[in-house]
Amino acid sequence: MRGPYYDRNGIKRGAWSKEEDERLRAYVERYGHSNWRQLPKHAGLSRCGKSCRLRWLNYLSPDVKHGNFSHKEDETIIQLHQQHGNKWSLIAESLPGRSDNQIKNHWHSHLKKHLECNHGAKSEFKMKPDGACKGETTKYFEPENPLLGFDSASSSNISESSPPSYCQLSTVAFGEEIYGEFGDFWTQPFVPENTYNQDYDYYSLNCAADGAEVDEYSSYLLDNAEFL
DNA sequence: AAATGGGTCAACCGCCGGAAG
DNA sequence: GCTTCCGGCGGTTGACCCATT
Repeated sequence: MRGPYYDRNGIKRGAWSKEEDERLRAYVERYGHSNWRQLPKHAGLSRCGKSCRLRWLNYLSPDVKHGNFSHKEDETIIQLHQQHGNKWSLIAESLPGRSDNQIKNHWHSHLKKHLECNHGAKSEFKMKPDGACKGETTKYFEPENPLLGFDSASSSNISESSPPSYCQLSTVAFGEEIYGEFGDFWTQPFVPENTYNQDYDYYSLNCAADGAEVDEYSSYLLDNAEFL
């Protein structure tokens, strides 16, 4: 979080103080927020309207749920991200009490990391030398791990902002196939080197060839997403 | 014990689209 | 049709925290 400071226009920026929070909360609860631009002036805050709006929507609003995301929420986010990509506001509509910012942060700091780290093609570049995601223990594997099922060149074309492809989802499924009886998906080590999995190969091939088949498999995965 | 590096998340930035004049 | 205003959105930043070295 940025420390508080004043910009050249005398507008305060950075972290909100307790007093500012109280002022904003009191004002919005009493008068509402029909005009964010004018609100700080009337509420006696040296903030810009946007900053007030953000603070209210992401933190102060009584509708905002604080605390950890539940597994159910994680599941919902992953499923909706699969459908809509980085449409955080759209995803937030399905998660009462969670702001788009919260969901976005949660995705980047938790969910994406786990998906990539355990199974994604891009994960090879995020692994520590011992092969573990930070804080986890796994075996090292080579960048061109044959288990990934498709080459690094194509995987690198996956844009950060573009919706994940079915191929990416199938890499999530990969762990499921390999660790059919494992307990916790999130904490399972990555696949050991030189392990070949026919099922994965089958589905990775069908990523490009048969969308319907992959759709069906995606549904299966989501229905069986006990690892979440 | 100190230094370092990575993760987290609140907050900012820039852009876009809709409404109003 | 244009300009301006405003709210909303998604990407990015940066300070803090904590684990590791």
